[in-house]
Amino acid sequence: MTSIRDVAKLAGVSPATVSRVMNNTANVDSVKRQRVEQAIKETGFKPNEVARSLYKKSSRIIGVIVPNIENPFFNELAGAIEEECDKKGYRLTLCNSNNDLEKEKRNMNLLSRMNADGIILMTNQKEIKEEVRKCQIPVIMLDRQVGTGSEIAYIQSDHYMGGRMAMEHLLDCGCRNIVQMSGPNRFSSARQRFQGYTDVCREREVTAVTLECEYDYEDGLKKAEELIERYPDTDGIIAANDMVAISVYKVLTKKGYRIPQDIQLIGFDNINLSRLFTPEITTIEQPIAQMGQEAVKVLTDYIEGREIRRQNVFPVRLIPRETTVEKPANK
Amino acid sequence: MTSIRDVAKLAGVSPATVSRVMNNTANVDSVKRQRVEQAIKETGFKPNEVARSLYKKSSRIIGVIVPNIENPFFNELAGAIEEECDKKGYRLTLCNSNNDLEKEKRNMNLLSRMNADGIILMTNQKEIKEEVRKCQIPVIMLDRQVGTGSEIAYIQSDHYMGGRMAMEHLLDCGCRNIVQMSGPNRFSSARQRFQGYTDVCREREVTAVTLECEYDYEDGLKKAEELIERYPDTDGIIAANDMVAISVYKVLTKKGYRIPQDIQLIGFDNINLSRLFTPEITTIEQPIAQMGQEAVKVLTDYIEGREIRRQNVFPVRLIPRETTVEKPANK
DNA sequence: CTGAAAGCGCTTACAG
DNA sequence: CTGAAAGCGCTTACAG
Repeated sequence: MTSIRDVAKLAGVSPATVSRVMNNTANVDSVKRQRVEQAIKETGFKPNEVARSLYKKSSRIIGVIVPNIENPFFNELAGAIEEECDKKGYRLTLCNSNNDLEKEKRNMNLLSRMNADGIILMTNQKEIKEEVRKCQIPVIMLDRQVGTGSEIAYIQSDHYMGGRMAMEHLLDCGCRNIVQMSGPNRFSSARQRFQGYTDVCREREVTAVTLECEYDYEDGLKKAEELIERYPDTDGIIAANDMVAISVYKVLTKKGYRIPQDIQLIGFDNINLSRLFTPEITTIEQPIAQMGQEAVKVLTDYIEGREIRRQNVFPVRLIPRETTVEKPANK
Repeated sequence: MTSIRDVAKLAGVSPATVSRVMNNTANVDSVKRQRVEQAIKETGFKPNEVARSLYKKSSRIIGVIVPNIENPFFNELAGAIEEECDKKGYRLTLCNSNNDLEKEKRNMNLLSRMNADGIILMTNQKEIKEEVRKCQIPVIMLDRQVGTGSEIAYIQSDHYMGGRMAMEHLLDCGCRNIVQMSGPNRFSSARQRFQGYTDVCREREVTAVTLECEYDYEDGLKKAEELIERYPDTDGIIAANDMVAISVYKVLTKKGYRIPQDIQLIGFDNINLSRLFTPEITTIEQPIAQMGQEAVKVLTDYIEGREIRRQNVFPVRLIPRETTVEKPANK
């Protein structure tokens, strides 16, 4: 491994000068500059980032902690984050917390000990609040919020409106026996959507029927079975998210129900897959790409000492597709 | 940020002793040890990983470069890798190359400058060979191979057999007009599967019909349209992978074909989604979890100076499901 | 067992 | 414009 000293020796200058040439951090006599550039080329010298980062106390690394590395929603989010980081000259270290509080803490710890410049956290556990406070580097929350959000900045979509819109849409489609598969109550997103859903129930004077379900397809399969057994005359289902909608579709189809003729179905997220699935799934869109982008923007503003908005809520949107059918009469 | 000096001062010992206590790297008088432990607790001291890694020239970080961060196959692979890294006490930095050679090189560069201990590379471009040779840290290939594999160690599944099995299965299902959607020719996986497919064609004396298709659903949609237009009497399709199978299903269904009655369909990979899809997709399974695990095992053996096997090929397996129907007569 | 010293490979005041 | 020096925060020979 060739170091800055080797380059300096070869070029007949001091390491300081090599550094200045590399980083363009001061004027350097053009003859020496050329000698240095030549020496760099000859030796194939690549500056050691670790040494630089030790001195600078910054690594230009952003840590991203996702609850589940195999969940398409988080992958699409991570994709958007990665793209934006790249544009801004940051690197990304992706950590998987597996929905495990201990692992989340461990990851935050490691990240800050690695001189990461900031962390984008997608979590659920309110116990993390303490950890975030103790963390010496900027942390923001994405997709979920902890507490009121007045302390830790967050980016998320308008889950409350999403909950409302999903329910209103099914009502507009003529459904009378609607079951909401709520996300886990420990997630703010699920609580907010649930709130939206029940508010509509109250306004429209229909009884709220809910079944809690994890945001993944395994549990979706299980809860769909349970749902149809407990509520056999269901004619509309609000799935916890698109993956769960896919599970529901599978279970119902197996049991001989037709969608949307017998039971209408709406998801949440608008992951790419929801459009690719057959039939295409009606869903509530979260602006995933924008949210990821904004997360990086807010975090880098934070890192670089600029003012940031603490509460960033993005509007959601109904994407009517093939698993629901709007009644013209109801319009 | 409290440093090792602060702890040392508080405990009334030298920084060296603190280091020895933390790392359990030498015997320390038990009274001093206790004082140090106490001081660490009081100050909440967390050792700086960057400093440690500068001295040790190792960060216990493994870099993983995936061609597409949003592709479920790579995500499942990354999930398996992450789990195994975690067990072995390594951390993982996930990089997205976006199928871009320049970005791949840049990522390899950054990783080695960050003192990463090794790299798991999922790439395609043979031009990367040069870069791997120049890279000062261990690199292995996963899912794909470059060159003959005698130079760069690789882990992959038996694509050739997979190509054979897919074709043999469709023939056993009674298909007569089979089209193979081959993956991009620049990928070793695609070339090997194609070879398996054509070998079966030759043996069974049927004409090979192929259409090249990227490994993603966007192109799958496009190529499925093209396929059915060019070969309207197709009765069996070997999709490039499961995502493409999903695209094909969508396009054919839209056009009124029934699967498997009119056209049978087989995918590749056995990503989770293939089972969750309705109908469940017949596919060739790659042992994703095992491959990810083995990649970490081989890489860490390499890093830690143990002997490694350069060619690691995992067997594939036919998973018959609902998009194909085996003819009993043909058995 | 333990401390002072040197060193990992950079960067940046500081002097000149 | 440029070099010698100090320092980023650790770890580990080296001496004692």
